[in-house]
Amino acid sequence: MVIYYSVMRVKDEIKQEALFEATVKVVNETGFAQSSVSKIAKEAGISPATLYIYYKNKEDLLVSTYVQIKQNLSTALLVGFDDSRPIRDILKRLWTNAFHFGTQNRAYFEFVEQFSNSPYAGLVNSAEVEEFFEPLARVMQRGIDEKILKDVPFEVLTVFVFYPAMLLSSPKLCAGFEINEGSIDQTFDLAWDAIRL
Amino acid sequence: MVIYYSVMRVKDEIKQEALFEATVKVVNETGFAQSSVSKIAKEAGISPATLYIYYKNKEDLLVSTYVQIKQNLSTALLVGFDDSRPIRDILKRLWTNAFHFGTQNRAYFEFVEQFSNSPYAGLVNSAEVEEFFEPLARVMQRGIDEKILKDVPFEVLTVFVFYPAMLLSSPKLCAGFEINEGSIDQTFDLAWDAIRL
DNA sequence: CGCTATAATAAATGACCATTCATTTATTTG
DNA sequence: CAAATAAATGAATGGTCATTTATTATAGCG
Repeated sequence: MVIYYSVMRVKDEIKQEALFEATVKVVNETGFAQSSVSKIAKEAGISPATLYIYYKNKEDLLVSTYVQIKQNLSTALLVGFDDSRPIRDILKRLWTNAFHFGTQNRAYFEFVEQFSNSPYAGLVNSAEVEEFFEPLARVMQRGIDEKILKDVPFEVLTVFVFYPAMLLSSPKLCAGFEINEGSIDQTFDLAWDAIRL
Repeated sequence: MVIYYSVMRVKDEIKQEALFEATVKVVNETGFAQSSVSKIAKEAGISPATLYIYYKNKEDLLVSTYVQIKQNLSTALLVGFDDSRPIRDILKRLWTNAFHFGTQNRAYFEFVEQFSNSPYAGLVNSAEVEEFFEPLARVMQRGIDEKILKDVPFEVLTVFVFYPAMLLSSPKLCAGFEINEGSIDQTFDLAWDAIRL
């Protein structure tokens, strides 16, 4: 919580947003290794020094950008989420959402991919991120209780549902796989067969 | 092919190997972004300048290391490979091999993970790497022809078999999953259910 | 041993890095 | 408008980067 004791100039939300997009763009285009604060600031159209008003340091910039994307991702995956529907329908909806998000926000996917395989990944508050996906964890548990899903740890289910959706929606990683309505349905059947009892 | 026209001092294979291991270690411990030629050379116990006798530049060092690991990986996965056995047995063997390799060579796994999500990934001769895994591609195709496996692109099969094996064997990515004989069997059943007709 | 070719290296180079500092600019309130 | 406060920045700092250069060490052969 920020308290304004007195007269003060407010931070520019447009700059904040520009920095977020610039970070994703520079990291994706030049790679994690070659991404510098200067490049990101220049891409966002601000001075490198200004960046340090919005973020404590480079690490903070990268970690914050990651958490932000994860939040966007969870929101996108949960569009139309309805607890009362059959489990298969819920997951199918999720699967479809993932592909839509993946095709329309490929840059975010790639950033997450690079970030989560870097040592920066250890710096995120993983409890916070897992909370975004809590509704799904609940559905999975319900499926296990109702003898619809195999009784395996949550991680195992995610490996056969979320990861494939991510991987398949990235043409960089899956060049030989064409995304259309039919292929989305077909690949969901694979995921579903993997986890259902 | 190298031709020795005359007297020449030979390159040191121990240094070559030390450089390979040092590259993996430094990249895993400090991350792709903070890995420098100097750090790698120091870890290998040689001068940075010497590194340039063995590799054209940093890019060549990283790409070569990646290809080398991929070769080791394919060799490890194909241990005991027997074309004449039932497809399920072949894949089960592969699955088990992946876990053994993963637990004993975690550093290689992590390097591959970091590398393949970086822009360097675009620089590898992917045909060369795919060749390592050609026997598996043939088995998969046979499975499809014999109506044992679902008729989907090879990439889709790999997403439900190889990736899960990799992900599950990495305790960093799958903290809640304990590897033992029972859990290897159980998770293979998920993979098999996904791809079998 | 001395010749030759290459491995090996220490040191240097210029570029770029993250971050800080001194200063200026913009905004709000009295 | 003027005072107050924080946003914004250009320039500087010290360090590290990838790579090259000039030099030395080493090995095999006549």
